[in-house]
Amino acid sequence: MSRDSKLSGVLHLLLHMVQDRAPKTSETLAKAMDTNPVVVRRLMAGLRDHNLVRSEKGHGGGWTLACDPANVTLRDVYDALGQPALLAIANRNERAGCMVEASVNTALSKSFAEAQAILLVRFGELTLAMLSADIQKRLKQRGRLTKVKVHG
Amino acid sequence: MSRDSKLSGVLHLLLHMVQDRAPKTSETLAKAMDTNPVVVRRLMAGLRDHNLVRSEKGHGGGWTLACDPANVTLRDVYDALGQPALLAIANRNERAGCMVEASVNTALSKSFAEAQAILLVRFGELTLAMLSADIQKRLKQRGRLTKVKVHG
DNA sequence: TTTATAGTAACATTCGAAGTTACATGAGTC
DNA sequence: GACTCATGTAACTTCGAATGTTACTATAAA
Repeated sequence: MSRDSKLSGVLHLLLHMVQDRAPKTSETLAKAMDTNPVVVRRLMAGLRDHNLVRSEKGHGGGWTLACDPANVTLRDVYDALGQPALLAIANRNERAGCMVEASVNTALSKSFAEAQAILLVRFGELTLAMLSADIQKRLKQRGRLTKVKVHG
Repeated sequence: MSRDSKLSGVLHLLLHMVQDRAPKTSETLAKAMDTNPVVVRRLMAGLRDHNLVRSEKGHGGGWTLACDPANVTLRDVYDALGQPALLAIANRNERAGCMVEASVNTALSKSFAEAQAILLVRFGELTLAMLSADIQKRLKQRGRLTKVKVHG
């Protein structure tokens, strides 16, 4: 469990919720993600604070979407998760006064910043609605393939 | 110690070696990097296998540059380190047949690939000689500032 | 009152990067 | 040849982050 997969995981949950708007319990969502209900609640907590989802306690409660999928980008979701680190590599701590380290770190930092910026831009271009449409397309595609298989 | 700083660390070492071509022991290099000689040997092992540096055992031995700094890019160094992961975030493992997960992962993977590609391109544009020149500039700059300070 | 749900703190697990120890190997020096 | 200085490397330790788990509280509906 090294790489952070919170974004991937929480998008999975959100899109299941877009596909079916009935309230979902943490238990149900956990099963879809093959994990623990507490993990789900932790992931969703940030989204709730950013008004992307709502939660209801008690009987018949659960999680519901609180946003328009067409207006929410992956960038919004990423922000709601608390902007976890994007890059796995980083500079060593500078030793004060070492020009070599300063030079190396400056050069690397520029590349790092550029890569991060690209990621954030791409995230900002993708909405939940776009992904949802893609899912629909895939489902239709699979249906067609299944028929072909059955008929062939 | 979470983020990988091997590249930053090993560049630090290489550039010290560019600045002063006499053989350096792991002990000496470790001090420059504020770490342990064994860590240095581990970092340098990959570079040696890629013919970027040479090592000599025994009395008077140590590490020497085995390449032309003008012809070696950060990309070469990165490759010699074994191409450690660049991104800190990743997809969750796909559950076979879940179109939602498939769609999310595809979308994210495209952005991930683009960010990684940018990093590698930037690495490929920077040579050790360029960084070395930058260090020289910084050293001169510092000298000038020191003088001003002394005289002012 | 019981049951179903989220909220959350505390703890456990797992993994990878980095640091450390211990010892083997090889190359000069005396 | 014995000694010393170096790298080579396996094995272990330490540390932090992501994730998973347990246990409990609070709340809402039946």
